[in-house]
Amino acid sequence: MSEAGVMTTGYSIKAASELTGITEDTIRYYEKIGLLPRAQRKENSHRVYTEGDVELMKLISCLKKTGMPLDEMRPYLNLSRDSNLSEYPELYDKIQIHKRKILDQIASLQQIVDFIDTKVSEGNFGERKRNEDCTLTGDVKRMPVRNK
Amino acid sequence: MSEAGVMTTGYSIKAASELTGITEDTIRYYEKIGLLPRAQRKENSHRVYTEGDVELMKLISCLKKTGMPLDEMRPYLNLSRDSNLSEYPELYDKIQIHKRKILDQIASLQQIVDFIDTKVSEGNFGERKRNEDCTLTGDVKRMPVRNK
DNA sequence: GTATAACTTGGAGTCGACTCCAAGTCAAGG
DNA sequence: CCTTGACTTGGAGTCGACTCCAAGTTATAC
Repeated sequence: MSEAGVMTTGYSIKAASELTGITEDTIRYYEKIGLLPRAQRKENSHRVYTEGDVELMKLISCLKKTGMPLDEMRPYLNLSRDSNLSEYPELYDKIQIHKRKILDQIASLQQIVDFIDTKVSEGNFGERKRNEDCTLTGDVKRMPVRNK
Repeated sequence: MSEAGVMTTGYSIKAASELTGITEDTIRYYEKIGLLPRAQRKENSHRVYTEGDVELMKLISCLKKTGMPLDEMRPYLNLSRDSNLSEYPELYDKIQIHKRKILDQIASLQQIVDFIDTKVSEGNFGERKRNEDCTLTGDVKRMPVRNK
């Protein structure tokens, strides 16, 4: 074998972790809460992941990065890869709504960048005159996540 | 008085909450953790906020929306309104770094929107072919925040 | 054979950011 | 005088998302 756990039979949890950037603990946690399906086990009960599993994990971290809570991802992940999105109009609507949120996020982040540029060039940061409220929609936040 | 707590003497916590969209509890919490300076009190020990205080709160929710943790905001808030940013090269650098992060966030969010558009029009969502890893930087997430 | 490494499990602990609560104060209205 | 309502305080509880741990198994390396 050349890379960690890659031997045509599939990826080890370590390999999956390296490929996705998600820690092993977190992958197990995702399985525990049912975000990922229970992984196949080898005779020794070690988890084995397929290419598809890895892609699913990547999709999770993708969605996570747009501020989607883990709970909300479930429907998208369940549907993943097999059937056609257009067969689930409700889900389709949800994702369009989510897309809208992301676009709003983008617009608002852009506003803040503009704000920074203005304030920085004007010198003082906490100016009041017409701090346009930076109308953000999402309540997006950073989390503990001190991933080693 | 016409609006809640507005009587030229300043804003009540309720008024400030309404103006900023931050709950009263959260405003007190911010004061508790020293993110906001201890508010002036009236004889009856009720908090009174100035226009400037309110703007400071708005700035907090602004920054929060860009994914900045409360702890990281302190330096910006302390400096707020009085002195010139360019006098604090270290802080200036920090905010430029933060700006960079926001721009990366924007780029990545844009990627995800593109991803959604492609996948949605192609039908299936969890496709693998060249799901370009949606190289997000920030680990931005949504939080509990079920604000009333 | 024994140590090392890579995994397994269940469960407890942490962290940031709230959110809620009980008990108390105070002013104004009826 | 008593109630109502807006506030005060300190502290406890919640929530999402990890993160860490101890104890156990198994396979290869020496």
